[in-house]
Amino acid sequence: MQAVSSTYVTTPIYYVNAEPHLGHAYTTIIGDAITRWSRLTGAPTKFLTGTDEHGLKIQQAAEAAGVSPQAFTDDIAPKFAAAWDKLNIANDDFIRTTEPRHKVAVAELLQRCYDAGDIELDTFAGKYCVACEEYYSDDELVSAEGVAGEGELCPIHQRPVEYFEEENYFFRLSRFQDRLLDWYAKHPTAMTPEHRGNEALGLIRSGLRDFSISRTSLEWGIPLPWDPKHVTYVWFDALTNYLAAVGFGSDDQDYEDWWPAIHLIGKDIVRQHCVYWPAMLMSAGVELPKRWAIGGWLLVGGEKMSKTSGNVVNPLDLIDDIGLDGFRYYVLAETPYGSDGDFTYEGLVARYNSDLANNLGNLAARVATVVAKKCDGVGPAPDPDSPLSAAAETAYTESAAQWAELQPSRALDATWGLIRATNAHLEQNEPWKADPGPDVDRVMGDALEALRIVAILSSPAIPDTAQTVWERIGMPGQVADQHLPDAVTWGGYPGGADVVKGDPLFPRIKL
RNA sequence: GGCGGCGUAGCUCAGUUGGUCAGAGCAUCCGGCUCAUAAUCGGAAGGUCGUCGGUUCAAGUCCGACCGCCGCUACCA
Repeated sequence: MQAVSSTYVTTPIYYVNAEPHLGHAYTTIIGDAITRWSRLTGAPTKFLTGTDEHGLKIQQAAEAAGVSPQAFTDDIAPKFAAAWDKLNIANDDFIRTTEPRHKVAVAELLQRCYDAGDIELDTFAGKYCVACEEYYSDDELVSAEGVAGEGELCPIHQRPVEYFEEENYFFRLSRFQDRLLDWYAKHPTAMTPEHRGNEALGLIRSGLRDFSISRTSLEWGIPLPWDPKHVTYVWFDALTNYLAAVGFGSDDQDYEDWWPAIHLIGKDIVRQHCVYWPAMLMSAGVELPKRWAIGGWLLVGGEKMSKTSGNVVNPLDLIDDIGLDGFRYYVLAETPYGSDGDFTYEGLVARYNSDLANNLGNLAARVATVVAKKCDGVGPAPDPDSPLSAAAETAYTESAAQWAELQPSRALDATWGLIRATNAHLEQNEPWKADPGPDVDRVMGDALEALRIVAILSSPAIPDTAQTVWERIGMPGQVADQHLPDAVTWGGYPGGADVVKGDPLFPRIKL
């Protein structure tokens, strides 16, 4: 017998220089839904998110706030954890890069790459703004008129930059071009969607330069094991969280159980995740990730969310307006994963009203009412030969395929196909016109069975509502504990259970 | 400049290797129903599949050119 392969899903770890916003929530909800689907399939599943807490910007922000970096991050990191709690994110772990286990893993990865000869001391030269404590490239420097790429002034301070040389350790990324291309050639579906993957391949083909991995000027970070004057930053620090959370360097069994991961990332960090990271892993002799799912931005009103444009959306505010599952569903259903989405309040309400209130919510309500009137409130068993069984089969098959492709919006569309078919089935049979009896029972049993299957298939997106539907039609236990594909085989609704109507699942919202 | 992508019904998008591929959802209009959250069901309308050429018995589906839009172009989640 072959061991069931496990699923290990990660989000990027979020930099704690800002509080959680819609963009963070977007990726995290997608990861959560994918994870919940994986659990339904019976695969051992682990979902990781966390916070990135080192680096100069945190150090500076902490100084500005008059607190230590540790105290600063101790204040913000829990806000992320709390936000995910409110969004019903079922992450199994939450890693902070300031934790000991993370530092152990970073040291291990660094040492392995160093021992492999892929980290070497070299000179980093560049133009440095003392005020920013940052290096700038020629493209970034501005002229006195503020034109980028034509001057020698810091873009932020408008002050002359200085030419600095610094001893840095470099990771010899340039050695990995062919190996990366070979690997991706053998794993053509590793990056999804394809056009995003092509961008990464383009980056690799255009040539790879070594990158520096340490600074001596930085204090808030993890020192190099063999040369503690140097502190590593960004790449070897942040990326390594994915390994740290499964015991890399400390717990071999945990590591064996979960690695390699499926990484959910944003389109802005493709280079780091799809080029740097696999090269670092190759150097260290670590198996490469199973997959990278590259998402787009969730824009707000067509524009990138930013503090300066004042359009930052707090996801927790939306929950108050539209409900937790309403918000989750919108995020998952509205935008094909990989494309940029556009968040608008109008779109949120339109999606909510049509799919959740009118289709699913109303279906549950009308079924409960007819069962109450025609079946004494007791749910009958479905017809084994119901025409709806084909729709249920299709809904499962297609949504399973789309979840496997990491396409929640398409998976949900397939699931909603069963809801539409069930509404149509009721219209065709008009049980509310018939006298109680076997014919009515058959139709209502079919509808209840469809609702049972819908509850299972939709549970990764709207876990609370799915459980409510599950209970109202009289099913015992937790919908999340069901196992595919057996649980969605037509005929699973036992009949004989009390059906409860309850309040509307999704009250219509008027703009 | 270089590399890559996109342009299909009002809107958002599906359309494997060319031959029921001209589709779905939403929106609109008409009709039915009244169990249901003025929900639902049926039907209709709506696109020369960016433009112009080419290959082919046959092209959104391949090739070329052009127009328009966009992404990436290196140490910044």
